[in-house]
Amino acid sequence: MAKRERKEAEAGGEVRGRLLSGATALFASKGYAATTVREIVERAGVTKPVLYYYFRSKEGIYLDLMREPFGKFAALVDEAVLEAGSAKDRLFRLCLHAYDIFVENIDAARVMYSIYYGPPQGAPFVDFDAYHHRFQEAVLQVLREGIRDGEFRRVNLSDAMWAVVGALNVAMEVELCHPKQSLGRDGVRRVLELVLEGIVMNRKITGKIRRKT
Amino acid sequence: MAKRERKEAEAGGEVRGRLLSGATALFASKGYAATTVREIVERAGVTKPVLYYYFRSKEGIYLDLMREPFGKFAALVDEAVLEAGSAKDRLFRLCLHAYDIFVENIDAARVMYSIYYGPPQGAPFVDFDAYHHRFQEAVLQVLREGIRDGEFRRVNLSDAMWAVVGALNVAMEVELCHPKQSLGRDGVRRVLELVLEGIVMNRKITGKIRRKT
DNA sequence: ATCTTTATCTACCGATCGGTAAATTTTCCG
DNA sequence: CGGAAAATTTACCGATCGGTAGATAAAGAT
Repeated sequence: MAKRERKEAEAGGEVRGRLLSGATALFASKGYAATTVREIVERAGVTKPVLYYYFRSKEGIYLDLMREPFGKFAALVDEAVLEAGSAKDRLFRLCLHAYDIFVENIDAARVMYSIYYGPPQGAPFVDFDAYHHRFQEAVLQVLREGIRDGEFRRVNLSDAMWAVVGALNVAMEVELCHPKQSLGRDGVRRVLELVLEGIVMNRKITGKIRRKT
Repeated sequence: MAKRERKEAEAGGEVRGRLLSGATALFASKGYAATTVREIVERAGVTKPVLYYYFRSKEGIYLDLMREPFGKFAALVDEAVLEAGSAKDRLFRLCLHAYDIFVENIDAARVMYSIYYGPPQGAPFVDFDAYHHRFQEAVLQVLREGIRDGEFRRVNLSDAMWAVVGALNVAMEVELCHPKQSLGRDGVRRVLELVLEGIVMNRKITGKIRRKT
């Protein structure tokens, strides 16, 4: 029984895996609509009906290959919110983990970016927005707690969230366009640091420390 | 002579214009590869060879419709750098102008985003990177002058540029994904303000005012 | 060994793609 | 008005698309 399961995983797993990784690379390099089923199967060294056997359709393989990175991402966000530490540490951790997953899954990320911020291109619907929204909520929560604890100024939560998300996004965007000029974790940290510290020489401290009752 | 030129502009201009705007909308809603020549011409109320008469190919119409917004953008950046004012004012002006053009040309912008940050999708090459680069150079210049004049802290120029570009990008990205939740000019201004002022309560003033010799 | 299930293949389908030849219509100009 | 140029059409092309039927091979179970 154990031997049988292992055999299945190896056989179906290998071809299936080749199709998935090949499709990921092709979707990332050409886009969903401009990638043909023929080139996916050719790349995997099988024939077309094999793709239909494992994935039912071109759409099926697309949906399957998007599932993993976004599942990881969602789990990350849920964990990161629960972690201890200063608001700043937690914010950095959250963003750096997100950045790591992005970089590890750069191909899926590229496809996601293209479709989330661009046209659907005939690709089946994936609720990318839910993932983004969850991340934004996590950032908001950490910011809110930072303000509550007097660590952060009393600023508009939404504005602050966009400032943080913007800093992270731009780092990921450099990764997409200029991998050779990658900011890397250190660069992400520095830009976030700057967003937290500000750029101007003189500023007003808008918020007072809120005493806990 | 004047009469002839006006007639030409009206006739060729009108059909040509309908094809261009229709293609822009379709590329923005479906993507380059998933948009067919048939639907472009159908939308314009002409037949397929008309598109080939005016634009030589599907690629030709794509290249033509990308030319205008990016031409405007480049001109904007060149002008904005020459304007007078405090570094902060200039930075805000530069970013808000860019935001305006983005919003006015949201369809072309959506296609650009999809291709610049995503796969080429069979679309012909447009040097989007040159435009981005030029904008980044403009931001760097304004930041450099702000530091030189003691208006901004002595921070890593590149980091500061990414912080600013990130804030602007995220506003544009909201525009692409959630137009109903548009930050608007005011929102962009506020997020930029926050990036300039920082979020933390306590910070170090790293740079000293540099005396001009 | 045989039978069943799973995995893979060859050959094919109807539909659609970007592009074009040749004919026709419309517009312009002298 | 007629002729030329510009604009538009109908009908067509070869190629490719996603998907599938039926056959076969491979793997697994008894």
